[in-house]
Amino acid sequence: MPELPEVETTRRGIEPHIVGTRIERLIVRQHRLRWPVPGRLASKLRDSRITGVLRFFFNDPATTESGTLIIHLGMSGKLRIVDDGAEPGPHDHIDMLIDTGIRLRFTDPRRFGAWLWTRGEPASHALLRHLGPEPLDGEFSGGYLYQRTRGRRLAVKSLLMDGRTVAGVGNIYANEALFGAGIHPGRSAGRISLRRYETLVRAVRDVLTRAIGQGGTTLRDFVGGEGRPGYFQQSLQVYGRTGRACPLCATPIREIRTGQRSTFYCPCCQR
DNA sequence: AGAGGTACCTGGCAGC
DNA sequence: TGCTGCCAGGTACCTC
Repeated sequence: MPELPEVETTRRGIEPHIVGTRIERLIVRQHRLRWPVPGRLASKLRDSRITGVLRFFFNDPATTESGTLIIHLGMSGKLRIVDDGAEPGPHDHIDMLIDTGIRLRFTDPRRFGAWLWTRGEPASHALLRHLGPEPLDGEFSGGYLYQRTRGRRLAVKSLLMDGRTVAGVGNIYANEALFGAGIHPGRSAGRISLRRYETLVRAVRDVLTRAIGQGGTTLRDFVGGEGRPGYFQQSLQVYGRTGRACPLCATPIREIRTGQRSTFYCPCCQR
């Protein structure tokens, strides 16, 4: 689930297999996802040609001729390409049968993901409308964060994880980026200087770019689009490393809760 | 308006 | 061994 690197890895994994193909059939074994899978989704998609795979935040909208299928991976959702005869497991909720003889299989044990349909401009769909810029976009800058946060007391880590501010930074990469920028995760967003926000934006871009290059982070149940694991976990510097030595100063990494989520930081390097 | 808590669902794991 | 409780990549919705 995916944070941006996991979604982008998934997109890159499936895109070459499905763009330009025709959807023969959709098999929905479980309709109860984050929101119910629309009853008429299968008939809308039948015989549609897939013209592209876009990406917005945690969503993988697949553009077809007649509209856009919005796939949200939630926390535990995976998309992968399987052979036509592959037996479904208990959490393989949806199969999309492609005319080339393969299937796009959606697996989601926790069922926080979603499959939705929109006929209009996907960016104006209710799920996507309020999303902030993507972290690798030019619009996401130190000035942007600085301006948005004057007078706000919210912890900067919670700010980073709010999709309305920036889309695609979840718990893992928020922790890593704040370490990279030397900013304490609990610091009030309104009490961070423009200069430090510029450093933070560079750190966010750096950690996401490196994670995409390594195919994301494998945590428990993430597997890339083609079933390969991500290797970024080996590069994590603070996430999940409570009590272990900070890679910069060897001070033990601390763990706290910020907005109900586990937060990891170096008490010496991050202020 | 901003900030924090709750709910959704299942699996894995630590602790008893 | 088996049960219980807690935690996990997200985010909409509710309340204060």
